[in-house]
Amino acid sequence: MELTRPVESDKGFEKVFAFLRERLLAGSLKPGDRLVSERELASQLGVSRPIVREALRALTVLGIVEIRDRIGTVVTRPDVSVLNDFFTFALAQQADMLDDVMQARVAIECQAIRLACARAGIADFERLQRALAQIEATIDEADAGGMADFEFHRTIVLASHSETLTVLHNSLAGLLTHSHRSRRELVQSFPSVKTYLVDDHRRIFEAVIARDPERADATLRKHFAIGDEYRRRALVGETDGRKASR
Amino acid sequence: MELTRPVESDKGFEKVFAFLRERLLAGSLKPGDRLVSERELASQLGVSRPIVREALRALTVLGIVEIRDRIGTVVTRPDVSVLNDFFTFALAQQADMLDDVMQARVAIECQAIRLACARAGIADFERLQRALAQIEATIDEADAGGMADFEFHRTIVLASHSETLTVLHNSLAGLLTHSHRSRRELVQSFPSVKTYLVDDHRRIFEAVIARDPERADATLRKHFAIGDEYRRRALVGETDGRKASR
DNA sequence: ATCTGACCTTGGTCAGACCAGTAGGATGAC
DNA sequence: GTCATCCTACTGGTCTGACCAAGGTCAGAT
Repeated sequence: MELTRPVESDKGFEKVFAFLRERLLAGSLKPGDRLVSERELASQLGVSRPIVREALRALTVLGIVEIRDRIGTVVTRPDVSVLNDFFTFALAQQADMLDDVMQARVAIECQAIRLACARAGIADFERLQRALAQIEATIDEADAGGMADFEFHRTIVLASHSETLTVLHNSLAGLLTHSHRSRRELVQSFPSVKTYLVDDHRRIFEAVIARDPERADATLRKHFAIGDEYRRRALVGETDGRKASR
Repeated sequence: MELTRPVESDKGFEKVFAFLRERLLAGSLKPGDRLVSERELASQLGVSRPIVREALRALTVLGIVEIRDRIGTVVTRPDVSVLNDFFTFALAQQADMLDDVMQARVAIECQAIRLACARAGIADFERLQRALAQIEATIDEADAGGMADFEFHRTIVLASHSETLTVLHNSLAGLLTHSHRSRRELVQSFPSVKTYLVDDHRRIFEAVIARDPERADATLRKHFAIGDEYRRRALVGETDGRKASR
């Protein structure tokens, strides 16, 4: 004759997870805090320890907490690598998503470069300049050149001084690095690609230096578009100065 | 004199997680597949069932698999809600990040609207038009108006037909909904805000219809900028036609 | 005052058990 | 022979209680 479900709307795992979620979101559990032991948590919530462990493990893979052996469970600053994990899984099962992810990267970078024009400091400019020099220096190397390219774009995002944009860009770029190498090899067949790479990045750099958001955005978009164009032409077998004769 | 660690490099949870991760990434486990029962998995890997459950639960919160009660565990298409969870946690602990998240939202939407100009179909246009009508109809209501506003922007992103952009926008927008309401109340004191809201969205709509990416992007950015401006003026106590006299 | 070691607590794991439904085969009725 | 029904094996969901190894703490010895 008693209530089948007294107060608890969620059972077991959901209960514990919701409990911790609430504390985390409300701010009563802050990064650095060490939460109570698994046994105590289990007893407080009226569930068994394995269930508590499930919830803690779930928070761990989400990068919210860290379980330290024989020490306890502590709240951490949300980590980026979670997104990386997620996207890795997501991409593994939908390879056709690459172009789509690229669109998101373009979105992030174009916004970042606008912010960078307003917020970048001397240190950012210097770092950008070094990245640009590195691109020129490694123009003939596939691997090093790709890394230099990546570093340049990453520096732009860093110069936006936006944590969120940086996090997102890191996650997205991480996914794209795999395809980056093959892309670079693809366009190596075009001699003109080298001047394109150097000149484009230089123009982007100059636009940021000039603190001209519109020009920077437009130049960056054009840069991406030209890269796409090269890849498209490579796919149909063209090389510089000669149309594919299919 | 015996091996402390026979062959297994990872213990317990890591072992199971790595095992499943490998299968997932290699593609031998594809979405829709039902994996073996927890008991069998435990026995195969030489671990206990609670450990297996930890690993499965971890994959669940990552949106990789779905545990169906009394049915089994099946591999799912990577789900969006994971990002939502993550961002929610991440933001909860760094409230000052709101403006920063807004920048990311602008980034996503501006890229989305460009794609929308190229990819949107009649159905998208119709939905946009309905959203626009809803904005006009609910212009005097705080809650309904906010929802209509949100719906309009969401429709734009949907019209981009980009899964990644949609996912990111959903996550980011979810975070911003909390602050959305207060923002809307803040600007209610400006009578001119109503015409701004309606006219701006209409201009955005028209730019998409015209399939003009540049104009759409610019108009959307302006829309966001004006919103910021209103909030800035509200903060210093101004109202329409009267400068704050502090 | 310092050092040392026992003890308590922590996470890490396991084994076995029970419940509640589901799926599919066995069984019975038509 | 076909169909509806029932039963059993199996699934996830959870609990209990236990053991291990190692970090922290603090009392007692030096």
